[in-house]
Amino acid sequence: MEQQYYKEYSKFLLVTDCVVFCFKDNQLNVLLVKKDSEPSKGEWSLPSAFVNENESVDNTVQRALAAKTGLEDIFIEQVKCFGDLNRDPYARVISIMYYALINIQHYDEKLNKRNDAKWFPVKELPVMMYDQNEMVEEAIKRMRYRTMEKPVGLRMLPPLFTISQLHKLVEAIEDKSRDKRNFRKVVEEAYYIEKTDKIDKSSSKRGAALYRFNQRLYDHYLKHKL
Amino acid sequence: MEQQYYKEYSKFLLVTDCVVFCFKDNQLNVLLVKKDSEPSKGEWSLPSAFVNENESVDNTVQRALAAKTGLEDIFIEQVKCFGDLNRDPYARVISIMYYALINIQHYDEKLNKRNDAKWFPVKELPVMMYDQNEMVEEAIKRMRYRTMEKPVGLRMLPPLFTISQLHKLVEAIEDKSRDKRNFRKVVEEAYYIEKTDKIDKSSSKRGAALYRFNQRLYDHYLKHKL
DNA sequence: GAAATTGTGTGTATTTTCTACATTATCATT
DNA sequence: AATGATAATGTAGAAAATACACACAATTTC
Repeated sequence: MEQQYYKEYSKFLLVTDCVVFCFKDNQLNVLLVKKDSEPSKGEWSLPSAFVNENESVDNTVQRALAAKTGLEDIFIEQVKCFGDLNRDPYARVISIMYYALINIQHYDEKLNKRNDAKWFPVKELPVMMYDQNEMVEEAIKRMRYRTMEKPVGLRMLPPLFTISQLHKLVEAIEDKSRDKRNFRKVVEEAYYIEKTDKIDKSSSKRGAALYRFNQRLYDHYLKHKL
Repeated sequence: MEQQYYKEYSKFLLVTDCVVFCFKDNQLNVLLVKKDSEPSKGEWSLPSAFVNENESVDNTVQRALAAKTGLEDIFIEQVKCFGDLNRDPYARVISIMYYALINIQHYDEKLNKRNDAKWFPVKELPVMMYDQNEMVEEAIKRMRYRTMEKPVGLRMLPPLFTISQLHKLVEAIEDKSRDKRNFRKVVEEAYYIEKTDKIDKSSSKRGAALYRFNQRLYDHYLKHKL
């Protein structure tokens, strides 16, 4: 793009950092990768990428995630921009931080070796470089708020899920326990979660009913603000 | 700063845009200024500034606000970064958007002429350039959420305020009316808002009790999570 | 094939929070 | 002394959130 205006102003390096969440072993987990270039080579880090000239910032995140997870069109939400002077001790770099939600079943565990990646339970994160631990804190807060407001948390479950699975997911996100019967009541009243006639036999002898998210019912609800 | 790493990556122009709110005539108002340079000279715009080499992004906002309001250390919160490719049709500019809360009594109305500035009720905003109307929408949402979570909205009131003033402020923020008696109950139960023995006579013959925010009580509460 | 095991599935009573609602009080002005 | 204007006050009903214990269905074990 030819630049006609703004010639007198400074320009900055921009990176995106992304806190990728999944639900695994009844816990929230975050994907970290070992940095493969200097500085801080070999340290655990959030997946990140420098913004390129001709891509949107959102696209930078998707590009970084595709590289590390093999997945495209992941659900992402921007959390905030970290713009302090010395947050990166090596250069002035402004970071735009996102979180992402993925279904662990879509992730190929073989990538862990290939990319030097690893899922860490959010309660067992290592100390990371710069302000990345703070980033995870912020991401958790935002993700918690968003999942309480909209059913985006379901992206961490398979398309068909049992109430127990959902129950444990919500407990992990909120970091507190909920009464089983009251939780079930809430789900049954949620117009947009529908019971299927399928049964999951993997986690119990009796078998548990499988439910699914109905996007159409949800959209209809949003329009009519009921 | 000498740059040793990251030499191969692109750099970007960064601006901050800020939605400055005050409470005036029982409505939320937003401060707009007429752009004094090309492009779009003469159009109403959010107060904005390009980020300088040696300042934090937060500082850029404070600098822009000081220039337009004469005030320092204003309460600000970052909302989000707008990083789409063509959001500014003249150049690739990434914007980091904030909102700010000020007490209108601290604003010198003479600045309106000097800076080509004007307070617009949020319901009567002009069409602004680029994505600035969207920015205001986002700022309102975030500010609404934040004021319901923390007593930051009080920054739009004088240090001593009546329950009626607070009531009207909350109605303006939430954009819906609240029952007077129920509202009063909520305020009286708010540990951190204390009644003073002072009386405001300006808005009624009878006079209304003045209240104030007690930071110590609020901090104490936060620590003990009561 | 009877018994044990394990996660699934169900209803009610209590508490807490939210909402709706109308009149009197106080002071200043006329 | 009467009028006008905003401030101040309590209660009852509705709705939402919480606490709580046992039977069910299928599999596995003996």
